[in-house]
Amino acid sequence: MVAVMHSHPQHRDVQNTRPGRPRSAAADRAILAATRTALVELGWSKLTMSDVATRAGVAKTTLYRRWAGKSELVVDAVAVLFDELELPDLGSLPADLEAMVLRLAALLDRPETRTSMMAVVAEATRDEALRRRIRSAIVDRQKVLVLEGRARAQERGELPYEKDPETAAHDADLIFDVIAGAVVHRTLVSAEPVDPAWAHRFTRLLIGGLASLTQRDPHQAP
Amino acid sequence: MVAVMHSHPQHRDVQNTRPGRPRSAAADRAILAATRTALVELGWSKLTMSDVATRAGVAKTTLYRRWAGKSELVVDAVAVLFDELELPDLGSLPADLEAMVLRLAALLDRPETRTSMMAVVAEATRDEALRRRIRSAIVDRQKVLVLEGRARAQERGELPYEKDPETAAHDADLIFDVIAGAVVHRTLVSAEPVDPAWAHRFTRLLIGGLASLTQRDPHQAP
Amino acid sequence: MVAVMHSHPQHRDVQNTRPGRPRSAAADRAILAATRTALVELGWSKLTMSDVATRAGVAKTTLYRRWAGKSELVVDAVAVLFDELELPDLGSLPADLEAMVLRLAALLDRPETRTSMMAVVAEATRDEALRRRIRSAIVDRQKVLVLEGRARAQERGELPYEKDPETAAHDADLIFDVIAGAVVHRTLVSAEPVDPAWAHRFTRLLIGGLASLTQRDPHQAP
Amino acid sequence: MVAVMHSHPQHRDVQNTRPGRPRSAAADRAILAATRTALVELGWSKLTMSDVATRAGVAKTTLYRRWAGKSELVVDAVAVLFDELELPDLGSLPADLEAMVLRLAALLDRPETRTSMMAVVAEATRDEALRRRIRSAIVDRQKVLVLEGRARAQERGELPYEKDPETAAHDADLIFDVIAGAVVHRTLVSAEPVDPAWAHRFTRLLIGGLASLTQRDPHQAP
DNA sequence: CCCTAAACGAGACGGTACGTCCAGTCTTCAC
DNA sequence: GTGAAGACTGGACGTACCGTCTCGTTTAGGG
Repeated sequence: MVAVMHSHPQHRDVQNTRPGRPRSAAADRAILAATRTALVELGWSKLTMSDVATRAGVAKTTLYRRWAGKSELVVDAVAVLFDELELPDLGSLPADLEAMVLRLAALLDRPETRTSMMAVVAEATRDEALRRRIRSAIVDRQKVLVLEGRARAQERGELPYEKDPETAAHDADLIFDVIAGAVVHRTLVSAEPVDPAWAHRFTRLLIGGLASLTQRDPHQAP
Repeated sequence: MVAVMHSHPQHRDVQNTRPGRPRSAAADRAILAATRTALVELGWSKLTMSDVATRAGVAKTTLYRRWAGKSELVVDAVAVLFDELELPDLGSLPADLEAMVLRLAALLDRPETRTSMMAVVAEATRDEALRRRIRSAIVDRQKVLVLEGRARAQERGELPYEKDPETAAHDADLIFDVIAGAVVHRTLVSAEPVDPAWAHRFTRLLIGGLASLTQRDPHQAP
Repeated sequence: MVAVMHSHPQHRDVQNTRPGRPRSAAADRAILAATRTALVELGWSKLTMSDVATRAGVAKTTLYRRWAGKSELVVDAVAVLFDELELPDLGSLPADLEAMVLRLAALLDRPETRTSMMAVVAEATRDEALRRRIRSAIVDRQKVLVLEGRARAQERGELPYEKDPETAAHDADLIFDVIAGAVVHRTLVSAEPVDPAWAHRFTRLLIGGLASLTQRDPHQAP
Repeated sequence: MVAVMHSHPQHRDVQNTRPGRPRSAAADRAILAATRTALVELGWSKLTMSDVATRAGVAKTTLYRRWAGKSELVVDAVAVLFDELELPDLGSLPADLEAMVLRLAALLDRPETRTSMMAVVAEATRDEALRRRIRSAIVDRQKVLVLEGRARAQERGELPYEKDPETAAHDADLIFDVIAGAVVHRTLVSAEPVDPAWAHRFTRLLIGGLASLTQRDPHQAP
């Protein structure tokens, strides 16, 4: 993950020829790790910049030199967790989907993820820049998995190739929102576990719906 | 909406004979209204108790006498908005579902709702009491709509009567998480509009999936 | 001591025929006692009306019905302590004076007195009504002792009779300020004990000065 | 005036090499000046830390970083006023003493002094640290004047040299309490003016007493 | 091998909100 | 109409962080 950092010269020379003391990469790592630890212990609302600085053995100024505020810092700290999400290949679409759902649920069950996800999203409702940051750091990372999964299922012949590229894109978005939404809502709002039984029923529902989506719309004229 | 308030005797005598000056009901109304206004203007994180008190024309102490903190206050203030959610009756399950999805999306599109929902849920990840409050004030209120919708569809013959009551309950939960999750995710995370076209595709997906759910599970033995 | 109380009808009928429930004299006593106890425990600045009310088993309203505020209450509560000050009769002016000094010092050494005296006086620097209350309740009570002491010494022939009544009054004031001032300053400002040795030296100083006061002023003509 | 400040390292290195931003000396001056102004306008009990901060154009935190509370702040603010007390030299002990009394009275008559002195002393009855602060900042400053005055009178031959150094110290304390006590009591408790006539009578009393103090104690054996 | 310029730690700065406490008033019921 | 109880407005309290600032001190190239 390479987040674009606050007040960083956007594009450095290929050879970093900026004068002066370079920024400490160790500090970056220490700060992000400290942020995750603090998130688990304190939760979003009680996490403070000062506290993170202390934990990371770093001055507050160093934080502010790199991130504009708490939200930005937390997004970067959490984003790396989503790197581990990978599409499993178990040979069939339902099996892959079910495994994917369980992996996503496991990720959302980790304290640092569950605590920060909703809070960051909430902050983003009033902050377009933050929304973009979340999208590039987290959401898009998940969305490609949907596209990969569909491509693989089409190769296997489990799904037809959609002719209209626009419809294809819309459907991918729809399916992404359904999967991620259902798992997030189950985990964080309903606060009930995504166990294999639930994942199985959900997969059946989704596979069945997917099939009917590819048929001609019965509500619309022939 | 009847919120359980901070430090209130849970059930008073039928004749309220507590000594001392009774609490002002007008203050309650003013505070909740002020909270909603402030939410719209400032968003969750910049909303302060002091500001709410000032807007409501009430002393800060009066707020703290009734709510333990910002989260509790906001849950109560927002909960009332969910009262307006009602199940439409358009004659068919797909039509009803589509309308319902649009209504829910419209509600989540209102600034006070979108701003506060996620934030409150985020707070709740670390607070069991708050989680209960949200569940009773908001989540359960929506869940009954799913049950009503299913019952009506069964009366119409659009859905079969499930024999096993446990499976019935689980499926209702599943469907609730899928609907609410998809709409919430689309609205707040993907940050794209739930327009009639999206609602229509989503409804087709869900109705199709619903049908396959009621069939015998092809993955399990005959 | 019967202080004139806040909002009391100044003069009641000989037969108390006021309508309604009469005030509880027990409450008065309890309040003043509670005030003294609280003063010892908490000191002036941390003593609160609410706390006194609780200790006295009385509602806050009852306090405010009788005293206008903290200062007034404390003056009344402390004034009674000064009732015990009496002029000793040991047969000679120096002996009486020395004993008097030690008694006054002992009174000022009691926690409730030392804590409240200065505080009340401090409040009074900005409040004429309070100043009158202190004067009548405390200061004048001490000043008569000076007058009594002089009269007795004159009867004994230890002091001459001053011809000019105005000079007599001024000198009594002067001597009062010197005695009370020295003891108060030693006790509360210098914060050192008024022990018999100090009292003895002070008495010698004062008696000697008194003698020179009654002589003709060497600074003034013939 | 050198006040010992809250949480200050008592003695820094000769070269101030403490890390971090140094404290603003200008802030100190502004705060103490604002405190004196506020004292005059509002009096001790209505003076608030917030108000002082606002007047000084300084944040409340800056006050609390330097002084532990209202009492400490006021002591330092007032202490500087006592710097102006100087021993006059008019050629004779009675003249010097009379002038000194009038100067002290004039100082105690200034609103900021009269309002705060007693209140601070009252607070100090329950606070040893505050008592020490008052002593070093105010009381000792006055006591040296007594010692200076005595030394000068001895040089002039107006007073004998005391043989026993302990007796000398005790007598200085006694005289200090008598002078300061009488003036303070007259000014603040009796609330009557220290005019030249009073100062003259008081001086006569004290000079006379002083003379008798240096004689052999008639009460004690030869 | 120093020079230069930025990054660093430390911590004070002006602010804002916190949640608590108390003042003094008002409202209700019981006696 | 007094008394107890307790909710009310209002405002200061002292604390905690915020994000900025001003220091003196590293620390790495580049000359």
